[in-house]
Amino acid sequence: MKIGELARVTGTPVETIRYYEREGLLAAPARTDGNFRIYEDTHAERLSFIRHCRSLDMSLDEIRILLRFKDAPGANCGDVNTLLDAHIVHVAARIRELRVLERQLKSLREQCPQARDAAHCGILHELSQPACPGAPISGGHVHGAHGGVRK
Amino acid sequence: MKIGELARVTGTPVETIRYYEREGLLAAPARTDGNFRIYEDTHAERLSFIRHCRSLDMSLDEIRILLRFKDAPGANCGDVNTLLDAHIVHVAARIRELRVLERQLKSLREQCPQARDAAHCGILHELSQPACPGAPISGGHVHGAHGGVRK
DNA sequence: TTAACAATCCGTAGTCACTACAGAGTCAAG
DNA sequence: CTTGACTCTGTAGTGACTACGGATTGTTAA
Repeated sequence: MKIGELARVTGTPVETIRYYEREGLLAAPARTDGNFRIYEDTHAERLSFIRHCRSLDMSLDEIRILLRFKDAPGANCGDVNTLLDAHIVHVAARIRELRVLERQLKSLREQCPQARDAAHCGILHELSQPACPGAPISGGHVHGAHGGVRK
Repeated sequence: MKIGELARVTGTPVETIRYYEREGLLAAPARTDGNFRIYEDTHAERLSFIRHCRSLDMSLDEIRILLRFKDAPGANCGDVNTLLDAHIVHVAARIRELRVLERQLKSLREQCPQARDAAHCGILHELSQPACPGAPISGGHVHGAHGGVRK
């Protein structure tokens, strides 16, 4: 099948498929005389694997590790379990962070129950205070408030 | 104060302060004869505001909007409330997504209770199946599993 | 005074996982 | 033969920084 069909059956944008090939996640397929990529079912399987992992918010580096295990069927899969456990810990930590955030935002929102002039807005006033000293600024592995839903 | 001191009192990396200036969030300060930036207390206040907003996972664009209100004290702050409400909705949505994710990951983890050879690993096997069709791949405003904690 | 060292300057490139072009080539149907 | 859909490569943009290189400036100790 050509790249468009692979895109359709796996629900992956064409550009993303080419990107995965450049990144070495998906093997370069054979080409037609006209230089079009021709994929086998094995490619579709591997791409489904990658997309399934991505839908679970794994990074491409994590997926690379899992693919190595898939390619070495005799290996012990203990490290797969370890990777998954670590990922679960990441996600759980991010949920906790966002819950704290949500609470802070709601409390902030209560500072200005009605619209008034900006000079007396409790929200703007409160934001001018330094944040709680220990407050971390998100920048790790699991995304914060601006990274969740595709446009 | 020089940039290093501002960095210290606000807990912001020096590079980030210069970045905010380039982005127009922080006004360019006066300079010494030797071309070093000299900041006033007003800069520190404004930077605290920005960092407080960032710690609440707002985007720089959202912060730009809030700063415009801060700079127009006569304006009605209704839009501030609206922005905050929308942000709270974003965060709540991301929490729901991550909870679904966490459940999926834990269920996946149960597929391979003990380490064994990769060929029979229930996790690798399950990941090879296409993901649930509706499963979105994170890419919106609030970060996913890899974006939460600064290194 | 001089030497060492810290702090600062600017500009550019890298991060992650794509996404969006531009401009060219290929293929199938009518 | 032409139209239009598809595909190709390569490059640049996204957000919010972070990290570097190489130059300058400032501070302190000998």
